[in-house]
Amino acid sequence: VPFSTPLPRDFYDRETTEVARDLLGRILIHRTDEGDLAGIIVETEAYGPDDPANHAYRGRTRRNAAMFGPPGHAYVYRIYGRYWCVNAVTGSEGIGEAVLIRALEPIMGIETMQRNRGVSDARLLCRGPGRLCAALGVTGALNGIDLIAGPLWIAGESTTGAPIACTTRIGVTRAADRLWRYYLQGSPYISRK
DNA sequence: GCTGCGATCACCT
DNA sequence: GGTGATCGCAGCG
Repeated sequence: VPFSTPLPRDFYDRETTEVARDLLGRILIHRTDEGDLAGIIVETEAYGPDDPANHAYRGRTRRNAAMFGPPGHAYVYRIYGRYWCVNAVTGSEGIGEAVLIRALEPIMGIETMQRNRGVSDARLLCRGPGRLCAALGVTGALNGIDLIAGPLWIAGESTTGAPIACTTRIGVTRAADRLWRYYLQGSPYISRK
């Protein structure tokens, strides 16, 4: 089975902006009853140290507890009362940093994703953090799970040489000047230019 | 294609 | 009681 080996915990135990860049081109997979749903990560955002936009900025709460756990776990939270967003927890245990997965290029289980989203255009299936969670069936039930154990994990090789663009983060009002959004230059699957 | 707006709720003050 | 790490749709032109 391709992409069956999750990235090791060491991968996530690094500086958050570095992990955010290194996640581009990797594969996010959710193993469900309807089969494996997967896509290539084409857009990420870092939520790092001394960062007022980071949910962990003001310390540990019930919502963000997963961010303070060991690296390589999922932080899934609800936003605007409607949608889910998924992060990979980075840095050492107790730090409270993560990478938000913002867009995917769908590669496996596309028919199921289309059904989950009520949309057929592949470019729109996983374009945005809320949409990709809906497409892959990622919900708060997966908050805190170990990305090394599944049923949600990240795999794949490093993509060296692919041009990476850096911009400010989408929808962020605090620390709005920080260039902590990353995407694969030229990908038609990113959420915005 | 772009802009504006409302939905809707967990979380925090 | 106010605020989002969002999205889909209406309206415009």
